[in-house]
Order: sequence, then structure tokens, then C-alpha cells
Amino acid sequence: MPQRSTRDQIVEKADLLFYEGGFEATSFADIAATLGISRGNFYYHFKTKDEILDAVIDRRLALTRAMLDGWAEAGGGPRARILSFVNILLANRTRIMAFGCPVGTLCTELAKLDHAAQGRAAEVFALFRDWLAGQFRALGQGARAEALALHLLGRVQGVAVMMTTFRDEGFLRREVEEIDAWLGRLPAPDTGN
Amino acid sequence: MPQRSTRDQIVEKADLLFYEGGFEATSFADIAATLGISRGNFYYHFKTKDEILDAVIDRRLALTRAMLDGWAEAGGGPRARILSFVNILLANRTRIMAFGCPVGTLCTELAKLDHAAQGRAAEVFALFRDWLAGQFRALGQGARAEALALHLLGRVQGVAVMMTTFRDEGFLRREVEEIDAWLGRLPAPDTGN
DNA sequence: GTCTATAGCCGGATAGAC
DNA sequence: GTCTATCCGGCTATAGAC
Repeated sequence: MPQRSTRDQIVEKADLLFYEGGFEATSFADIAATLGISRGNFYYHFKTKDEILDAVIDRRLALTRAMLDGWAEAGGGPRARILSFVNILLANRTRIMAFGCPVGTLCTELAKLDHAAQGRAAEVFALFRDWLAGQFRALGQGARAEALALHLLGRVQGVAVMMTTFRDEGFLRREVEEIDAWLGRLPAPDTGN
Repeated sequence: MPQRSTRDQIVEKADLLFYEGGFEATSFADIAATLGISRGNFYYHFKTKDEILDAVIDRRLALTRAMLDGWAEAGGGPRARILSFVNILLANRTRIMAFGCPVGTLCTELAKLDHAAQGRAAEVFALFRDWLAGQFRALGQGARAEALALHLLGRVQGVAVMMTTFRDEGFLRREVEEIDAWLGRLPAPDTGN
């Protein structure tokens, strides 16, 4: 069990603090203090703060791929897999009520900063979108699959924003149930004719 | 036509810049530069940056109330009024694609900053929620009205986040149409029995 | 009521000892 | 590979002239 490198520790902690406090509001001093290293040490591992952000996005992409692969390999059909995605809202509700969705809030912050990494942050969303589209295709939704994936992604993002604003667990549970019911009401499968 | 006071100009410009660049990333220097006043002058009108934020939220509350009152007085039934709300997405699509929803993004940013004004920012959302609930009540949705209002608010927020991330106008138009169709499928009115 | 000047702090980034 | 010391600039905020 090799010890995690300092670089990996920086990226992991930066990921957490960028989520909880925002990218811009998180300083090297904040990260260094929680890791017990010096500010100067950062510059052995990274040239700039933006390079840390790049590494954080790489990490999120890798973790997201791993999570999606795990769901794809798990038992159950495509509808159960889609529900694995929706259930993130329930499993992470405390953190979402405090800090929002990590993916959506980073994309929004980078948009306002007009930051060069906007597109890379959106790739995390694209992973979810493409995976969900695959599940909708497996449900026989054919040409509608990508639109349904974007629709669901938007629904979940909307719930996350409202959770952060009103911290209403009843709303959360109603919305998750409603999404489940919506999955049950999808149009009949395309036959490809 | 009395000239707008310097204070009002500061609040108006701060409102715009807080939206476009975020509250924390916007400095007095940014606001001062676009208004052509000095940084020091701010402190004649406000003691702290947080006081400017309070004034910006007051302004947004007032403008929102005025907008909702205007829609309420306009012709057409409750469904048309609800569609006035949804059509914000279309009317402001360019700005939303660049900066997100002003209400949602401020609430999210203040949550991450753990800022004392979080609750006041959420009041803007509450205005929309209560107004929408009133329209759903007028549609005969009785006890469901508040839940439907939160649901619609979430739908619109989700669309805004996805617009900012992917800048896909086709998605926007499909979602607005879908919300319109959803309004048409609402359960039959409560009769109060 | 608006300005200039500046205090005091904290940010990212650099240099160089160990 | 990690540290200390430091530079430079931008930030909020203050003091005081006009």
C-alpha cells in the first residue's frame, strides 16, 4: 500500500475545497493548512492555480468514469441504472444542501469567471449525458435517447439548486419519486422501423 | 426627471456585475471603473461590501415584485401567467448561457461562501414560488399548488444550468415546450370536497 | 459628496536554503 | 521534495483634503 503522493493529496484536498468553498475563494493557504504543508511546496508540483484546477477536473473525470462503469456492471436493467444516477441526490443530500452539485456549481462558477477550463469542466457533465443516453437507448428510446439524457440531467440539476436554496427534504423526495414515475411513463420503445 | 443618485448607480452596476462575474470576484475597483467614480467614494454610501450586497438584494426583490405584479395585471389566465415566467428562459437566453440564472447562481455562491445574506437571497426565489403557487391555485390545484410551484422553479433552474454548460438552444426550446405540455396535463382541478 | 493617498491584509507566485 | 523568506499586486477599508 504505497503512500499517496503529496501531489495526489493536494489534488484530493483541492477537489474538496473547490467544491465546498468555490474555486476562486479557495486559496493555497487554505489547502496547505488542512494538509500541513507549506505554500511554497505547491510550486514544486504545479506551476499555477489553474494547473491544480486542471488536475482536479482530471480527477473528477476519472472518478466519474469509474462510478459509471460500476453502475453499468451492477445487476438490474437500464431503468435501475438510471435510478442509481438519480439516487445521488438522496445519498449526497446533506452536502448538496450545503454546497450544491459539484459538477453544476463548478461549471457555473467558471462561466462567470470566463475561465479557460469551462469546456473541460463541462466534460464531466458530458460523461453523465452520454452514459445516460446509453441507458435510454437500452430502454429502446432510440433517437430520443440523447434528449432524454439532457432532460434528466437538467431535472437533477434543478433539484440540486432548489435543495441548496430551500433545504427542503420533502421537495427532494417528491422530485425523486416524480422522476421515477416519469421513467415509467416513457414512450413505447422504438422498433427501428 | 431627477438624476439617479450615485448610490442608486452603484447598486444598479453592482447588481449587474455581481450577476456577470459573481459577488466575490467583483471588486469595488470594477464597479468604480465602469461608473467613473473613485473607490473611496463607496464608503460614503456604504460601510462594507456586504451592505452593497444587501442593497442589491433589496433591488432585486423590488424589481421582481414589480415584474410579478405586471404579469398578474396582464390579460390571460393563470396558465398564460405561468408561461410568462417560463418565457424568461427564452427572453434572456443569451445572458443565461453566459452567466446562468441571476437568482440561482447568487444563492449557490452565497451557500459556498457560507454568507450571512443567504436567506435574503433565497427570498427572491420565495417571491417566485409564492406567486407561482398563487397561479396554480387559480388553476384549481389547491393543496398541490405550492409543490407544483417548487417543481416548476426547479425545472427552470435545471434548464438554466444546462444552458450555461452546453449552450444548446435546441435543448432550451424542447424543455420550454415540454413544460407547456406538462401544464396542459395537470390533474383535474380540486373541487374542495 | 467626491476625491487622493494610504494602511493593512491576503492573494498567487518566486528564490534559494536545506 | 519541502521548507522559509520574500516580492508584487489587488483587495477592503480608513483618513483626511477639497
